[in-house]
Amino acid sequence: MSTSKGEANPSKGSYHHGDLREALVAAGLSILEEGGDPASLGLRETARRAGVSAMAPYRHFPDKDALLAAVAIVGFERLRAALEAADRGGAGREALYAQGAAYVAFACAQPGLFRLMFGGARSERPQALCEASAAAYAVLAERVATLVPGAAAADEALRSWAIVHGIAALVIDGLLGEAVRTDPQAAAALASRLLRLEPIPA
Amino acid sequence: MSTSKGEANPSKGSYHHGDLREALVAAGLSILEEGGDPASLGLRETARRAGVSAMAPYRHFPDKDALLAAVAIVGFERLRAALEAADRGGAGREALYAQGAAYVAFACAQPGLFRLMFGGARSERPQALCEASAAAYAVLAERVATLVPGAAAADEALRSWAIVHGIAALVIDGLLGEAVRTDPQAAAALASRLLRLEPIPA
DNA sequence: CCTTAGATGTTGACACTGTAAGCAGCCCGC
DNA sequence: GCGGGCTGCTTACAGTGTCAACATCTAAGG
Repeated sequence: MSTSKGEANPSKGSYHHGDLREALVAAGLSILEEGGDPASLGLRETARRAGVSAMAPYRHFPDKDALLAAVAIVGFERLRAALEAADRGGAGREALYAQGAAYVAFACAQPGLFRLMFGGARSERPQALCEASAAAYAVLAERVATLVPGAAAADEALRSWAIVHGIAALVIDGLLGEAVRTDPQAAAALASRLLRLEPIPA
Repeated sequence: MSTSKGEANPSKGSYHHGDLREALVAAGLSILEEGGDPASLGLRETARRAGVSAMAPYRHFPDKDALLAAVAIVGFERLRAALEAADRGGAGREALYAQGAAYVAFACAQPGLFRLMFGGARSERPQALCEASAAAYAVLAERVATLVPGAAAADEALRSWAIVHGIAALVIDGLLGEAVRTDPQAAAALASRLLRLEPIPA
């Protein structure tokens, strides 16, 4: 029963912000969208963009990591929506390839958010964040489950995840060159191509 | 007397501290080894561990990013050495699988260094860093080139890189659970298994 | 030998960050 | 009406990266 109180009260007074928690998350997202580095997402900067003082966020989040986690959760929800939309665009294996392309395109279009979503190492990942990432992964895993029988599905899904996640990481970190880094379509095409690739012949 | 200690670099003798530049890189490595977060690798902290003042590193590096890049280059050299050692341990495809296992084991054993090596987004990757990472990748690419004919080798090598890099990233970021994260052998076994995996049947 | 120019390391300061304490305005149930 | 409890603000402190000016030591030249 957290903070689901007054949903929207635009013309609130000057002192109390209508829904500061959501405004802070939105501000964090906007910061990440223009600067591809999670390090530029600071607590003070976020508060500044939301129009409140530096200490205001502490009324809604215990610390900076919690705010970052809330932003990351929104990112995972967006990723899940993107994967679902891509999945609906194809049938059979094509749906899986479309998911892979969407995964990499998402990372390429919003590298800062993508890095924040993964790239933890700050204490432990909160449970809500784990659930959000698991929900996004479930979209891919369920599609794989319709393509491979039984026990092999889990490893196959993990392999697909590793491929698209690896490509996404390498692309946004510049290891594959600048051309593909700034072009989500090219990155997506690359991911789709590698997913289709035959394994090394014996 | 000659002031050079064998390096081809001119005017790189050791004056006051001996060889502060190398000491700083070593200090940075030691910091990364005990705390898995590149954010804990600070310029002041590194200087403190090297026994010099906070401004001393600026005589050897233009800014913090340059120091971090120097540490990352050492990381890539170590990674390349690990891949080469693993490659010598097997023949044919087994050598490739061994390289993949070594790649993930490296990331799992030194997550902080691994995150620093990749995870750029700080301005542009210096050329020396690009060369170091390319040299490490070349070890894997050359092995793949001996297994796959001609034009397909490049994509196949990239796919293998994406798999092991994706697994490494997911493991050290905790997406695959704590058990595999703190156990380099388990993570390496996972990578090797996924590399062997057959593709999705038609 | 002494001198001197330059490389190397230090101190102080500034702007920034995250966060702990304590104060002030606003809303709601009594 | 009014007090309690959210909510947001101000202040302060320790930490960071970096600029400027200063101190020190080394290596070369006379």
